[in-house]
Amino acid sequence: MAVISLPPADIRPLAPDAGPAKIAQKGQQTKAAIVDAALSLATHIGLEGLSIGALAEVMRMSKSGVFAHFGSREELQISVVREYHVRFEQEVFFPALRELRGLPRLQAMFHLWMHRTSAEIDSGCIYISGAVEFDDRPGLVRDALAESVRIWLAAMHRAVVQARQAGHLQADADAQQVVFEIHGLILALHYDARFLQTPGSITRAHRGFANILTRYGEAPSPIATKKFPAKPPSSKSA
Amino acid sequence: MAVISLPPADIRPLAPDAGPAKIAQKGQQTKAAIVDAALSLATHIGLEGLSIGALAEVMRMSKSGVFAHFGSREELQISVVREYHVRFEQEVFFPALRELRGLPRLQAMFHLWMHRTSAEIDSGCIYISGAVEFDDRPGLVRDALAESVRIWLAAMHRAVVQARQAGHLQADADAQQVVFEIHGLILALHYDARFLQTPGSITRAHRGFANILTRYGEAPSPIATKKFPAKPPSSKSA
DNA sequence: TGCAAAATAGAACGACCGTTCTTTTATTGC
DNA sequence: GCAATAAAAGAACGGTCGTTCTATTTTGCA
Repeated sequence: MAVISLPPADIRPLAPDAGPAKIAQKGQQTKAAIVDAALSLATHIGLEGLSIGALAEVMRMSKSGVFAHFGSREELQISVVREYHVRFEQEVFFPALRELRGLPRLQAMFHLWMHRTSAEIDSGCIYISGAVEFDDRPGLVRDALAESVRIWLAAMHRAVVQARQAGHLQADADAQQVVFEIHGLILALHYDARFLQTPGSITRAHRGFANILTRYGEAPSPIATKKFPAKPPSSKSA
Repeated sequence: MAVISLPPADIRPLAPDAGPAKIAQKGQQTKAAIVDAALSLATHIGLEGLSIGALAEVMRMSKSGVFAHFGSREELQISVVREYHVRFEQEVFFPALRELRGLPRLQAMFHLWMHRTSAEIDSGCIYISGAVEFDDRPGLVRDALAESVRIWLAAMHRAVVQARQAGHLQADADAQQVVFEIHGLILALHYDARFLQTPGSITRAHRGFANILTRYGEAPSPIATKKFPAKPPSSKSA
């Protein structure tokens, strides 16, 4: 169950071992390398700021050489979104699945999400920057972005429901409401850490999550958590 | 006390009545009109998407005619940020100041902020879009944006402190933490309403705020609010 | 090793960008 | 009303953009 939904097997580095039939063509390798560089660029300057010329320069290739792999800038942007989706799965979703259903998994999801989004402050999250760039710009890029985000939020939703079923959250807790508030903490963290560069943002996000658990938790006192303490040992800043 | 800090008297429409000395030159009127149109454009396509050519077309002027009023695109962007600051004051900050200190004012701030940010879903908030566009782009525009945001968040902070002093919030409530969580609700609302277009976002933001008041409130039961009920009469969507 | 096919380079295109300069038009103060 | 001045238009600049087309190089396979 519950793979987030893999995008069409297209630009993934290569299947585990696809037998002798179709060893990765040279072109697909460089395409993957281009998407990798493009993602790195996009997390810094945004999907809209991504330009084929700049990308070609980073890759030490010609513009047309880069372009030929995608056929349009829009396809390039969509490829970047799909790549981000895959990495988000690998770094956030799959590791969280290894935790027990219910509160442990929900906590893992939040903390891994936090870490992916803003703990490493030098690269932004295109689910956040893309939402702002494309909220008024219909098209395939917006659709791809929105789909990925919805898939992830739905996974969070499932985790909340499971936590409720396991008796870790109140029986009448509104799962969409919980996800909404958790998402707000992530967004506030991204805003404070990346834009305002306010010290202590991470601690505040942790505390906010603890507050949510207290509000919706079944037990009268805040739930003890071993792997992800609500108030982490004072990390020095950010 | 407590004017948010007016930007240098520059592009404001005109002083209440500045006597016969300096009646508004024709140029300043059109400059104000340009900034007005620029703000409208920027709330839809972002500060970075703002182009002098497109602006000139909207104004039915020549590019150079528009350009001459600012001297650089950066100055134009800064003017837009200042104009947004002024409007934010007029529509959110000043009206909230008319409420009693403490909880009533804090609630007014939140609800007016919500309304300004996302209730009218057809135009975005440049404090949010700008943060994403400029979090990796140093310069005067970023500085102007960050200053405005910090001023507003500081005003929220003061409101929380006053509510605490008035006994409306717990004596040990962390004001920065409260502002952080409130900010998160606004950001989540903006995200859900504008990008994902999830129905019910406004209601969820209201509920989130009520939860924060419950968490940090002094009274054991949620504080009754007459003007801004925590669960508003079911507005049909968004 | 040689040949077809895939991958890349290179040059050029039209479009738009911000900016500068010069000229024309509109506004102001007397 | 006229002269001084401010405001706007117009044309042009170098630059970058995404894209197209045609060569050239590199690769994969028999």
